[in-house]
Amino acid sequence: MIEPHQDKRVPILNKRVRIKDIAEQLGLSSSTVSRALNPATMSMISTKVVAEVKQTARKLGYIIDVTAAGLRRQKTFTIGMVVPDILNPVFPPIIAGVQNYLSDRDYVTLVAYSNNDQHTATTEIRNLVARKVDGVILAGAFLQDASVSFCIQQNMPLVLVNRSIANGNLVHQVLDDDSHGIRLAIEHLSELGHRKLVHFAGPQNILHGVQRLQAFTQCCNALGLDYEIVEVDAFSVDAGRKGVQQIVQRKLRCSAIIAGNDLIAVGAIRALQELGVSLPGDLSIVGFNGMPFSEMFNPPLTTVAIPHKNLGEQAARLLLEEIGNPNGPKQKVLLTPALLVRGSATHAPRKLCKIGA
Amino acid sequence: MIEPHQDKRVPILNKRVRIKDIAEQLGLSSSTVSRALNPATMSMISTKVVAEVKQTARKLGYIIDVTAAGLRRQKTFTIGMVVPDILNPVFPPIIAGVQNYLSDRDYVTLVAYSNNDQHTATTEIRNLVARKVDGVILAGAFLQDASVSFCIQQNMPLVLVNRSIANGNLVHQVLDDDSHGIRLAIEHLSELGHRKLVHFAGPQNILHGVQRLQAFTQCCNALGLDYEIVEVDAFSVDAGRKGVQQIVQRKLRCSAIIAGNDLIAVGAIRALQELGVSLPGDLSIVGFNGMPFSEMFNPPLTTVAIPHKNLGEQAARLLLEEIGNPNGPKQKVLLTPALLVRGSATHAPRKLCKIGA
DNA sequence: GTGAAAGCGCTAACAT
DNA sequence: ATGTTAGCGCTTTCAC
Repeated sequence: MIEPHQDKRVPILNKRVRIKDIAEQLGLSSSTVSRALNPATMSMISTKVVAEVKQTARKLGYIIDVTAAGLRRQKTFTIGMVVPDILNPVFPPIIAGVQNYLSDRDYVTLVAYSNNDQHTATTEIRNLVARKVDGVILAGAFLQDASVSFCIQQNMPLVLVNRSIANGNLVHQVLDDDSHGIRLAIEHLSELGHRKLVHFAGPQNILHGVQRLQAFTQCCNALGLDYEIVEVDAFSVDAGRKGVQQIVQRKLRCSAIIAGNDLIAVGAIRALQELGVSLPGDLSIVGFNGMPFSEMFNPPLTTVAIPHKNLGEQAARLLLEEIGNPNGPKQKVLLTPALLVRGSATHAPRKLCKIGA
Repeated sequence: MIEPHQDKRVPILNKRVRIKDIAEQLGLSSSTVSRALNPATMSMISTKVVAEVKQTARKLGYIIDVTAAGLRRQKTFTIGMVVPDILNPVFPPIIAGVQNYLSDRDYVTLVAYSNNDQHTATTEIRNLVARKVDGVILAGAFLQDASVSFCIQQNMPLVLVNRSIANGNLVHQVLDDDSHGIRLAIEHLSELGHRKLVHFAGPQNILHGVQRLQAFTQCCNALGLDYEIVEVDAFSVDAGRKGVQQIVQRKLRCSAIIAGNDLIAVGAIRALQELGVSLPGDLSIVGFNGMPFSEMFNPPLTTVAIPHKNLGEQAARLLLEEIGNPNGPKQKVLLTPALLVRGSATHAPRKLCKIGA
């Protein structure tokens, strides 16, 4: 038999099933169906009807339109998260922590990337507001941060995670204890006999930068250690390379470097090895963050590990608290880092290493 | 002067500004304001009014409610992306590519994580459908994949990236050329004098697993190389360790291993080094993916790099095409990998390495 | 326990 | 070029 109308293929009119469709099929009103489908209101409806509605909903393949519900309820069960850079390995675990926590509670997370730029961050937050997110988690605040002010001004529930602003009292904060982390690193180096340390200090417009630097100087002073500061312009591999250039140019001598973070450490390690410095024989180096696979490095990176996933979970928890009770006190959660003793820091050599030509 | 009413702080009633507010302030209708604000329709409105509207909108701090607009237009300018695991380093660059491409075109990306589980993936896709996303990008399809069928049945524009299903003709696909990648690896090893290779083959319910395995056997046969297959149960570090256990148990001999991916390679390297095998002196190893920082490893990982970010960009491009023209032909984009020659593969040793006790 | 009706904020026919 | 009106799909008074 010849197929008739072969080219008149009707496109499947996939109009989505709505509450109204279920109601009509069952001879009920939309309200009843809505109530039957919503766990919070289904107790108002007879169990028999609830069962019927659920069954028909399943049969018809009903999927709620959350945007419509959100429009009516003025709550979307969506939260927004702004992250400076997804390629920086510290952020994926933070995101994972947030999402884990929230998805268990039927929230969805909208993640936006700010490319380490405040202006972009504000734009992204506007995008999130436009999508009526119920709250925002910001993972990359600067000490002075317009996007934070914007959230506050918008009355948008906000939690700062990982980094905070200069005066964080007005917002929830979930941070690692940078001072403690730096102290662990310095004490470790001190025990290994190091007496002259260099800190590759990250950008001073970011809390990590100032906190780690401040802890470094304080702790060195407290232990009577000699030190120098090398300021670098980013928490990046490239910045680490540039830090080594500075060491060379300034003819700095030391037996150990504490990098502002692991990425800086990576850049420093590469640059140093290219200069023929033997690590850790000539020079010890300690990173910060405990980035994944850094135990595979050559040498395996000794670094201060931050519980990033937990950071994310705590941030999500605080945000839901804030959404539930916007006038509660703002909290500051401090998570404790731990030193991962591996191979990149060892006993101080007899003589301070001379770096470069 | 004493502050009056200090504790009677009135909470800022932050009712959001709507189009109606702008309209009333200007004595216009909502439609006019809506049209003036929308680039696609502002040509219908006098430039003078457009300017006034824009200025007032800015003054009042108007931010569009995209959910309301979406409800009306049946288009949300949101796309959904499902990723198996954010902690696997291949996915962040894919996500970055997607987001880069889409955010330039005023789309927002909702990323969900499936935890490498099909059932979770389908649940997450339902969540995305409930949020009325305009399309879906799936980065972790299985050969047989219920979530893909679900999308097709829902008439949801869909692009598969990174992994595909067994019969991918019905959907857009953006993949790397695994055969080519494997061939590069094997030719490299062959040139280094290796004659007996082992492949740590990833799960055979995932396209990468079968494609890489198939290419491996074909290519070894074509070059007259001896080989063995070690099947591992995941693309993970732990699976790599287990692969080495298999080698030991099965008393396999070889001079080089091609790992199903870099994570497997990492696990293998660790296990081998713990067994006292010298890499690459006793045994060469090649990874797959070109994961970040693998050049820092000890030894630096020789691996087949995939342009993951580009993968993401292409997927996003295809998805927007599909959304614009749902009845166009389904495309398959194949991106070419490149061998990163580093230190983990070197000349074959005289004698095949005996691994383990 | 259930239904009718209104409305969330927006856009798009259909006027004029 | 601008206004009027209806309606996207849902929830929620308010009725009964």
